[in-house]
Amino acid sequence: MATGRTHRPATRSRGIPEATVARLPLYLRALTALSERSVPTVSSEELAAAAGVNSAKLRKDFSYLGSYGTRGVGYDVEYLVYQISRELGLTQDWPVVIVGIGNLGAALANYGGFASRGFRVAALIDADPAMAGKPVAGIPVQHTDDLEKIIDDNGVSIGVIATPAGAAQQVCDRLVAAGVTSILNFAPTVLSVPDGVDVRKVDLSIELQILAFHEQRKAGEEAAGESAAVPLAPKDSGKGPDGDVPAVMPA
Amino acid sequence: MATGRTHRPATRSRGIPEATVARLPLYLRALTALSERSVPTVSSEELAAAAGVNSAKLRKDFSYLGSYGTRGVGYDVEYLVYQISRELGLTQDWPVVIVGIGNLGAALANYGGFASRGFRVAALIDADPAMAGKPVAGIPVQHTDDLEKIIDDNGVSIGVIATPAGAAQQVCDRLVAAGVTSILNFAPTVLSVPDGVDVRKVDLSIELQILAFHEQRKAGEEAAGESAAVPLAPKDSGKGPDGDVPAVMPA
DNA sequence: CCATGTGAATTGATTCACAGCG
DNA sequence: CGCTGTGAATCAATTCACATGG
Repeated sequence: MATGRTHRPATRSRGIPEATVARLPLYLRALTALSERSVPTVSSEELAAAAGVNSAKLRKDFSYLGSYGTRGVGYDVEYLVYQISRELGLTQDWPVVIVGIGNLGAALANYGGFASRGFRVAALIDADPAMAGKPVAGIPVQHTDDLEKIIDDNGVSIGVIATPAGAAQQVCDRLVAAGVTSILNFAPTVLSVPDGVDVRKVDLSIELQILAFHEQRKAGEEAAGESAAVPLAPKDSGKGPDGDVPAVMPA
Repeated sequence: MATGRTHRPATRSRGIPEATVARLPLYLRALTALSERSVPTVSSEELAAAAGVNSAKLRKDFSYLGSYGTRGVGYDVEYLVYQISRELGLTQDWPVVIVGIGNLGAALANYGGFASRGFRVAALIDADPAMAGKPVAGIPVQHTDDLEKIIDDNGVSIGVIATPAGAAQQVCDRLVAAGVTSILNFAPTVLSVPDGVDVRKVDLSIELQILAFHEQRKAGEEAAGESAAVPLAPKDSGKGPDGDVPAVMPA
């Protein structure tokens, strides 16, 4: 759930399913924890539990990477950490820029898990001239004017957008023009990008709305069987003759 | 991609597919923008473009809600805003607590899109006694000791966890015990919760890792056809006799 | 005549269940 | 003998394509 258009049906060498790719970081986290506790091997059952998935799915996922386990025994933790890291491209260093150093941008800059695992905050960029030069998380904020130069100088290919919604598309266009080909978007907007550029989005409001949907269902079920009040799934209410249309919503 | 275990195969009245639910907020956002520009009606084609999906998918999604369009014309914007809002449960007010007021928690508290659309930050909670009483985003931070009382007094059913990973499960347990049944988790941990509790997670590091995977593929493809260096998908390298196993990774 | 709504076809992901290897 | 690796079966999501109704 997130890629903006993009999906390169093109030359995808030996397709690992997208759903699997999305779970690899999860496995990697669980494996890293095991590694720190010096656990030498782990079974699909144990690792699956630690990652919060079921073991059949995990084994199927790993089967796309190759045969890295030992039957009757399980997986070698260190070996698997390496293989997954390599598959994800984490054996190399990824310089990242964060554009938009408001509350969220600053929080991202300070976020520890960011720095770990191959990602390095190469620069912070903001449109506010008053911020220029101020250090955030030990890194001086630079002005948007220099965006292209910053991207170029640092060889950045991954950008994080944490600007207000109104500025996001424009920032995105400049990032892409400057050579960025992967974007993590925190602004609540749909970004349009040319083919070959990947966009993933994180939207707090959307996540909450999905939770609210399920929450509402739960609340309704409790009272199920009771009076016919609160029709939960108003399928086919087809704009009928009844005047139940409040027309305007709380913005 | 996110629900922690949970999926209530139970009494799901008239199943709207999960993938559809996840897109409804997207449609709602696009519709709200149209509404603000006083656009009266919109076709599936136009709305789909604004939401970044294709029109067939959009029409199929809407078909699960009912027949809300007019053939030959399109959809009434206001009417659809209302129907989707209602379906998502946004016509009611959802008090939310945020636990863990560090950089990220503070950013969330300040995040505007949070407050809009039915969600209200009812309380901020942190374990640090030094923070207690300090206002963040105009709301005084309260101490974890009072968590249960706060949940209860405010009738909170949705909790946001923005604590360090180590504290997350414990906070989660307390939230659940106090009556919270939906959790948005920003801590990089797998939370385990009883049936009937929904968990969605947002993990910055995971999103970046997914981008890195695709980014790596792109870099590899450029050089495709060249020397046989950089084998991209090492399928079946089967831990073979060759000694290509660095064994340890940069943590 | 145009755009919705939807069965049917397709593609993708998950789960099952067990053969086969260490 | 236990656990991996994987075909086959199932389930979910997407896309196609067109009949249908305003």
